[in-house]
Amino acid sequence: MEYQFRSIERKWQEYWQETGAYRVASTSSKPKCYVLDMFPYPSGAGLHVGHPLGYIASDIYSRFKRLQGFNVLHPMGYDAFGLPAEQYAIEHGIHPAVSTDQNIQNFRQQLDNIGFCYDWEREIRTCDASYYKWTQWIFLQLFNSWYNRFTQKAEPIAGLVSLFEKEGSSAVSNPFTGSAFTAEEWKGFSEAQQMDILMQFRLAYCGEGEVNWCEALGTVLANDEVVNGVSERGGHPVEKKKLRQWYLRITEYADRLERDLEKLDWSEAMKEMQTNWIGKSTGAEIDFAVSVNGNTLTDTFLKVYTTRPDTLFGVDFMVLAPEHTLVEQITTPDQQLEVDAYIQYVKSRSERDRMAEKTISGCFTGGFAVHPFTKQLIPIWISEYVLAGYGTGAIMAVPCGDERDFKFAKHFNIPITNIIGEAFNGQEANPTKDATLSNSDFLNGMFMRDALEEMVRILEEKGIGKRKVNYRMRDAAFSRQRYWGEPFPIVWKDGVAYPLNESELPLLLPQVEKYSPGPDGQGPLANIEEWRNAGYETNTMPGYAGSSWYFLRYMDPHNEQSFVDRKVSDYWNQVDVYVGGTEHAVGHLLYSRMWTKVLFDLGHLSFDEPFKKLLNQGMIQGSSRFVYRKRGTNQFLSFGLVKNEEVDAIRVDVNMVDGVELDVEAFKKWRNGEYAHAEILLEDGKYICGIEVEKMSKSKFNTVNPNELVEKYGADTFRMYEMFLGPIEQSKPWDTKGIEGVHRFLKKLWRLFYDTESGKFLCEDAAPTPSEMKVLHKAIQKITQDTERFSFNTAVSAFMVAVNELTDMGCRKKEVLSPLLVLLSPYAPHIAQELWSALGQESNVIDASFPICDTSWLTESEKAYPVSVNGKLRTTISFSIEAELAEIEPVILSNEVIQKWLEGKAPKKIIFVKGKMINVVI
RNA sequence: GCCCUGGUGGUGUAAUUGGUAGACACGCAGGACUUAAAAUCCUGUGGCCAGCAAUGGCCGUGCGGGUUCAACUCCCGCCUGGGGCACCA
Repeated sequence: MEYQFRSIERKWQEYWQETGAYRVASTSSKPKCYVLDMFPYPSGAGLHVGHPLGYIASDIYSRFKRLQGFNVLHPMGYDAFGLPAEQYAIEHGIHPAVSTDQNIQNFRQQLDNIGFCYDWEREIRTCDASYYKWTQWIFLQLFNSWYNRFTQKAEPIAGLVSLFEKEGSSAVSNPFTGSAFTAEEWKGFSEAQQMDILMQFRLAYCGEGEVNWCEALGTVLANDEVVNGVSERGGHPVEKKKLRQWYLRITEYADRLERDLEKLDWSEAMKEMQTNWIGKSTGAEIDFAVSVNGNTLTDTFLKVYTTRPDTLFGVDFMVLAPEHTLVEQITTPDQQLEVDAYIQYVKSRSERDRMAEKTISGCFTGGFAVHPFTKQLIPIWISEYVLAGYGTGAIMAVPCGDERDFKFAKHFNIPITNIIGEAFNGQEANPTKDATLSNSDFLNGMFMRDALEEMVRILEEKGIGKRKVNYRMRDAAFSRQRYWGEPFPIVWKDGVAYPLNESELPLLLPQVEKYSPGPDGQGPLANIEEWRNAGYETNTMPGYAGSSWYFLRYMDPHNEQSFVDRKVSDYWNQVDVYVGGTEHAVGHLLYSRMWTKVLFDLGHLSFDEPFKKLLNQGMIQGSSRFVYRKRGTNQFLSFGLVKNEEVDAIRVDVNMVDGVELDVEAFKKWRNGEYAHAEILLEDGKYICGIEVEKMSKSKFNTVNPNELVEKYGADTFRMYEMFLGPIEQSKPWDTKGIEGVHRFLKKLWRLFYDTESGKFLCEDAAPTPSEMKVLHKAIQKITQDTERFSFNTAVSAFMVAVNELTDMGCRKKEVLSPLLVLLSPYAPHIAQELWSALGQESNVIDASFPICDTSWLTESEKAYPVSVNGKLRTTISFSIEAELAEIEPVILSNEVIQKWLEGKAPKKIIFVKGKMINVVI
């Protein structure tokens, strides 16, 4: 009987489904383990072989932990709100809910094919009202909270109101615009005034934000829809437009988000990316007086942020962001035209272009800043390299120490002051902190690192500036002018945003007639009269809303009273292993961390970090195949024939290519016979294709559908092959060649149990030999270790080694083969189950216990020592494992080979590492 | 420009703390079984040199140095592939 993977896999998948083998209890006396994949966006293209890489890894780990006695939560669901479905709706008139549902069904079928152990009763979809009800609920938590800087945590906004009622604005240290007020004044404010002030504290708040507005398309565009200042579609001009937007006050959490990285078992690279994104820096804010046309302005200062207050005497000019509010005030009449033109230019540029720009541009305003110590006048410029959103939107430029400032000065012929003597060569800036200051008044002769502290002290003493911690991270924009997202549980009355009551949730997403944008850059919801009339917010939440907390919902997915029962979340706690790609390094992972911290602060959770360990799977790239058509002909040249010919390289479907050899017949039938009449020139009777590694994508014809491989080789082979490809964290191009090797391994395993000719079951009860036990326990040891450290590729090799050795020994002993099946079941669950049941086991193999290595089978009495002379291996000699140098030395020195290399000399010394090696040094 | 990663046979890769480089596979070559094929099995397979052969020698983990009895592994400098961030003051 051959290994019939198709019928085996179908049979057991049905059995597991019927018996609810993967159902997980939300409470248990067992220790818990929560293993999670980043849930997918169900795109219309379906899964390709890159997607399941992480899913297989997490599935293996989940099964492994379950066998080891853990209660394992391993769920799956869909990040189902998103732009593509809406775009599809606009183009085809199909409701996003319908297309999303179809896509999910397709995904589910593909996932099921691979035999994952998900508990599908816990499936969630972010677009289900029963789910987004709680997304809205969490939004209300954010809206109804503020970050208390004294207690360093989120607190209910009601507490802030009572603080204001008792002590006025002096009760808090959070910044807000407008003047300070007393408790009495607060009570006297109108409701609208109070709500206005509170809005400046809420963790979810409404503000003005700039968006990419395309007048011609009548819509807001994402950054990557804008190319060189025009829309990608149609090439229409794009302008920045101020729109009312919702934000999350994530900046209040910047410090905790950075600090708590320390608690996480994430790769250093990942932590570093988050740290860089948060971008904490320390420095000073300095106030400069402003002088226009010889008059010093009395009530206005130019506030700059600098990390290098020690270089204050090296300032040669100031640069403001073109949007800076002071620009209008300080521009002199003779500079007005130039400034206006420059501002207009900057306005036409997307933020992305502006940041990518390498050529220097800028414009003098005519205004001057006054140096706080020397009282010299410093020209004030504007330039797009200074961003309004960072720091104060203004910098003091020190060309001798900052490369960008240096280039700017050179470009506009601004004289450069040297404050670091010989450390500055006049050719390029030197950003050192290890130089001695000169030309720096009272700092002269001081070491820069010391001057830094000294300057801050003096600035604070004189009231010119103050120490300041700054973050690169900005508050997260939390609204989209789209339809297919969560509606905000907000009602507007007379320009004031009021939250809905919890009892009014969920606020259902209404049906719309047309998916076109609403008026004035509003979303499609603004086209619905009843919606507008009810005063509902017309924006919807962004894609990351639902994904910022979904890992909590899996714990308790059907709870109608709460987003997750506290007892249940206490039990499941953090995600123990979170598997996903690095592309979410800053977005999703940062927002999830923030939401978790907010829910923790408000007492809804007992932990403040969502993902304890993060495993990043590498990207599976596509390996594209090319054919070469001689230019202007219908002749296709095999790769080796191209040489110096003028050819057009054309991508062909990788599924028609075996390695590099094109299936010419399939090619001729491809794309409805587009190439049916092609003249194919072969080399050695074959057509050889060219190769290029690039991103896996449908449009490049380099995607491979897992379904096809499962059909051809079975899910078990597919699972093991994906793991065998290499380290899980490494990116690599997909190559189907090689899957045969894994398939052969499973067939070989099968033949340990069955005679494929006669179909006879061969297993026997006889007691295993020590060498058979050694093979088994060696495998147990290696595979346990490798699975625990996510080294799945080496674990697969270990299986191969074990099966090869047992085959050579002709081992058919149940006592050996049975534990081997349990060991294998996380990797190849179907074949393991089939053979397990053939051994007469009634139970599911997933309910077995993971075998434990008995090292007594592994002990060796002898060791074949490698013997080197001067570090070069010359021979191997066996010694007892207990042997010490004294007893080894004479044997080595009398050894023929070693004597030859000694050439009669006595060795200087002999290095002996017990159990490892011997080195004779001459 | 900055940050992160990687570079080992024809290919994917292995070598967990510095201790026999190339495990395990793919591919390739030769052979067995077969009328033939598939499947399966066996042998060989880093390069160069010597030898009929067993075998032996030299070189070899991107490049150049260094530390060490010993380096894929540690240190310094460079080259290069991939990914990310981007005038962040």
